[in-house]
Amino acid sequence: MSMPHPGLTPTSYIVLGLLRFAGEATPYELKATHAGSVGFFWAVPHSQLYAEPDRLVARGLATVRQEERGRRRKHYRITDEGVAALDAWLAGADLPRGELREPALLKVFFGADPTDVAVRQVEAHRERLATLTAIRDRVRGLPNATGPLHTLDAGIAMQEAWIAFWERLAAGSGPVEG
Amino acid sequence: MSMPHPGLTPTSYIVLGLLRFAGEATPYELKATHAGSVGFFWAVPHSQLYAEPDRLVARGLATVRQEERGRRRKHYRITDEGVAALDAWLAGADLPRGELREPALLKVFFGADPTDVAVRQVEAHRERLATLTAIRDRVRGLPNATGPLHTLDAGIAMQEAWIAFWERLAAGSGPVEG
DNA sequence: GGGTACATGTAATCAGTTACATGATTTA
DNA sequence: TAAATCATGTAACTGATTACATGTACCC
Repeated sequence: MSMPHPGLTPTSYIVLGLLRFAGEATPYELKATHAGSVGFFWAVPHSQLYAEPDRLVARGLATVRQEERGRRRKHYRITDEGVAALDAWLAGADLPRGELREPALLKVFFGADPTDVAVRQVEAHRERLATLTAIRDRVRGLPNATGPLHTLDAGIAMQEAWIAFWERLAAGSGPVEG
Repeated sequence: MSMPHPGLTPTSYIVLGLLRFAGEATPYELKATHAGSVGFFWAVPHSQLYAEPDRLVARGLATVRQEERGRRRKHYRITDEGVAALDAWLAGADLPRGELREPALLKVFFGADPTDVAVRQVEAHRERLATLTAIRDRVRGLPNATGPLHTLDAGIAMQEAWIAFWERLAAGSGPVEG
């Protein structure tokens, strides 16, 4: 009857999720995995990938095993409690509102030259789109990757929406209307 | 020859921008203004709207005037230095990558039932869309609101893109494409 | 064998979050 | 006049950001 685990942040669930996927991982491996997957839409600084696993251990949601000699790296592993916490979160009803956090928009809001910003945004989003598309083509076909695939689709859809938006803005035309 | 001001966060610029717009404002007024404008795409907790102005004062980018009696409220005003910092940022070339920060996506990524999530996201985004559309219709016509208007258009475009995405996902069909 | 890049962390600072607390107004 | 809500802040805690620091492997 897994109790809810208060105080777990998105970062916590990201690490739990990566640990479950990896079986066992060092922070550096988490960093690499994250960078090639979730990192595309949810940044986590690498220092957090060292700090968070220890927090999880303190809560009993993971365990550590430290190498005795050499680099004395720490290998983390998710516990059954950890899996339960992750599953409870996944199945849970709460879905906090997402946020945009787009600095370019902030600038436009406060009066930056829209055309100038827009032109550069179009280019940036085009690059992004190319990257994501390439990745999707590689991921497609892999089994058990439907979650990540959906996410990639979302990312691609968003890039396309942004490109359309900034292009309209760069062209100086108003909204299409309604 | 305004030097760059290191250590200013997006929150700093939001407060500077709101102060310039308002002429003079108490944190509570900042809170209200923020909630009805930038707040739609960039959240700032109210405690930061009390803390940040003092940081700006410490840097010489704003001034305070505290009431002598009664509530002893603090009224803030942007300084010329503050205006310069804001303008430098607005004109500056750096545009950090935006982020999605969408908890729903995170859940789907890590294996939550996509249909379940999608159905609820569609509803949430529809509400959001209605809100933004209503606001845009009010803002349209106001003079000197082109920055905010563009922002609203962006928000609306994003909501529509999300709705389309989640609807496809809820319908269980793959991406359109090939 | 010296440099460069990758790997692996720790420490200090600071912003952000949450919670609490009280004063003023409105309304029932 | 009691209750509820709005206004106005402060305090404590903790996560996130930045910077630093060192170890190991590779390559020229």
